[in-house]
This record gives sequence, structure tokens and C-alpha cells, in this order.
Amino acid sequence: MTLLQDRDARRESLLAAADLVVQRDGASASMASIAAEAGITKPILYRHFGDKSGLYAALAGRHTDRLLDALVEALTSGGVPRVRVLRTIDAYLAVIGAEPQVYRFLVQSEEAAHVHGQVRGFVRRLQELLAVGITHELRLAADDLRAPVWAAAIVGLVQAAGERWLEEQDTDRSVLSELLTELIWGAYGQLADVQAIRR
Amino acid sequence: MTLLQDRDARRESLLAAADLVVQRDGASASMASIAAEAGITKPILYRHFGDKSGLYAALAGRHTDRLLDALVEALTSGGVPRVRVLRTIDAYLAVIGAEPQVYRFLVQSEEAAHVHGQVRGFVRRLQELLAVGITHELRLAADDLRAPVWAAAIVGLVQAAGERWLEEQDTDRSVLSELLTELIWGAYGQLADVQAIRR
DNA sequence: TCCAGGCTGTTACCGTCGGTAACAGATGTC
DNA sequence: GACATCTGTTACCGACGGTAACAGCCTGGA
Repeated sequence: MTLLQDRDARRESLLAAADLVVQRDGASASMASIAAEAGITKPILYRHFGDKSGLYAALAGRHTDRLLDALVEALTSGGVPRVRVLRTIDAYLAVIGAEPQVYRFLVQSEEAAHVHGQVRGFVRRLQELLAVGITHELRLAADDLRAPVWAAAIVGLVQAAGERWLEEQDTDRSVLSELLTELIWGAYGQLADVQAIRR
Repeated sequence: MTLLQDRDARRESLLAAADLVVQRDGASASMASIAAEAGITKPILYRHFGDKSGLYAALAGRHTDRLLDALVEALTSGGVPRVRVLRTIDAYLAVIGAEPQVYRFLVQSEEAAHVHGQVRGFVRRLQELLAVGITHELRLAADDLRAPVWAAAIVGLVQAAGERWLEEQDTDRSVLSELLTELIWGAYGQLADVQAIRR
């Protein structure tokens, strides 16, 4: 029992160290430097996480869970649909604005997670969540392809606009949130008119 | 004179070899293997392109130019705006569908190009082109931030939907083009109602 | 004719990285 | 006390990006 506890606690401390190094060194963080930061040596890291993509997947998992929880809460808490969308977008922008390195790491480690299989990346999970929500909200058939397509599209839209905003920093977050909500809302209305796509 | 010609011809043949290897090995293409494919050794590659990001930038440049030309042509040739948008999206999907590896390479080599500075990535250039077009088409003021935000958003939208389509392959290209056009069109109408954002 | 200088090409190397084998010490168990 | 197991280390491997240093070849001028 205590073995497992020790193991988990250790794993957590390793992840914390890895987090620190990744935020400091970005994508060039090496396994050796992470091990050094944690006060141990490489083989221990490899015993815990298998390989680098395993570590990255574990690292991304925590942040992904946190971020997705925040977004789901913003999206499902009370209010008119439009307000919920606005709140969700604003929450997303708030997070990536507060911790850009973490955001970059998450999006960039998509491929590492993809190699690792199992743990799907943050963008994928967000798309799936949204697709389910859209299917539900619009009472679409489960095999209507509009939901996943639309979900992928909207995630890409917000992500690209957010990325641009991170680099340019040329307007207030609230203004951008409003603008994006407005755009999505317009497209949203259009969606009902398009014929169903069945797979 | 012939020296420069030789140099350029050689450069072209090196790029062709690099192209081949990148399409074969993907992101794991090494400088040594590219050199081997070209029938020479590494230092020659480095004399021509400086470093790996230089080679990648040169390699991306050709494809980027080709793809952007195709898109600009689809977008600016005659017809009602909606048709032009449809044609452009369809052209984009056609290209990424025909050469997925090339597309992945372009999007992924964004960072390499970013490090290299100078040569902006394909997504960036597309966003800028589109922003100019939008500003022109809607007669927006040059400092209206809606144009670049909108441009980034739409590029992200189409890109994300396209990427999903590449992986799932669950519908016809023409159907997806229509759906995306419809969505963008709905948002497009909304755009006029939103207040101008000045920087 | 010879020789200096530049170009083209090579080999052989460096440092770093991801990943692993093999060994050393502690700890608990029969 | 012998044995197995877990934790930790050092020391290595192969591959990579990148470079120094050297070898041959062509060209032009005395």
C-alpha cells in the first residue's frame, strides 16, 4: 500500500519538476535536465514514464483535465446559450492568456500524445466534448456528421483567433470574446438550415 | 554567370531530393539521409542552406507559394462572393487531400520558419492575404481589428475542419466544402453588425 | 611551365539527445 | 544468514545536427 502511495507521490513530484523545466525551457527541455531538476537521474524518469512521450502525455494530462473542467463548467452552468458560449470562450482566452507556455505545450504535445496513442490530445478531447454538446443541444441524430465537423471548426476558430491574440495582444480579452461569440452565433443560426449529413 | 546557374540548379536538385525524403520519412527526415538521397554529403547541404531550419524554410517556401497562388486565384477569379469562397475552400481541401504529407509538413514547419524569422509560415501568409481581402471587400478602415481577427478565425476554422476530414475521411470533399461555406457565410453576415474595433 | 588561390567535395570529429544495460546498495522475508 | 526485490547510480549506445580540416581540381597570371 505505502509502496503505491510512495510511487504516486514520487510521480507527482517528478511531474512537478518536469512542469517547471518545460515552462522554463519550452520545447527544448531534455530528459536529463528534468531529472536534474527533480534531483535524480534519467533511468528513474524512464522507469516511471516509459519514454519521453509518456512523460509528456502525463504532463499534458493534468493541464488538459484542469482546462477542460473549467471549459465544461463555463459551458454547462446556467444562462442563455449565447451567454454560456461567451463565458466559455472568455474562460479559454483567460487561461491561455495567463499561461501561454502551458498552452503552447499542450497544443504542441498533440503529436507526442498521438504517438503514444491512448491519451488523446487536448484539442481532440475538446472537439469531442463539443460535438456531443452540439448533438444534444440541437437534437441532431447521433450519426449526423454536422456535429463533429462543426465542433472541429469552432475549436479551430477560437484556437486560431486566440493564438493570434497571444502574439499581437492588440485588444482586450473581453472585446475579442464578444467578437468571436458574435461570429460563432451567426454561423450557429446558419447551421439549422443546412441539410443533415449522415455517415 | 554559369556559376550562379550551376548553384541554383544544384540548389533545386537538393530541394527535390529533400522533398522526396520528407514525403517518405515525414518529420524524422534527417540531414544525412537527405544528403544521401541527393548523392552527396552533409556539409554541402549546410553550405547551401545554413542549417536545418534554413533547408526547411526553403522547402516550405516552394509549396507555400504554389498553394497560396492556387488559393488566391480561386478567391479572386470571377463570380459571386459566396461562390468564390466555396471554390477557395474546395481548392484548399483538394490540395491537402491530394498531398497530406506536404500539408502536414507545411503546418508543422511553422515553428522552424518562425525560428528562422524572415520566411513567415504558410498559415501566417494566408491570414494576412485574407485580412487584406476582407478589409477591401467590406470597405473596413485599415486599422479595424475585425479584419485580421476574422481572417485568423476563418483560416483556423477551415484548417481544423480539414485536418479532421483528413483523419476521418467520413464524407465527400464537396459536401464538406459546402458545409464550411455555409457556416462561414452565416458568420460573415453577422460581421457587419459588430461594432468596429480600432487598435 | 609552374604555382597560388579559390571552389567542391570528402572524412572525421564534437556535443547533445533519447534510451538502456549493468551494476551497487538498501530492505524485507523465509 | 541467504535470497530476492526495489531503488538508485554510472557508463554506455546509436543517431542526430553541425563543423573543422583536409584533399583534389580548375583557373589565371608570371
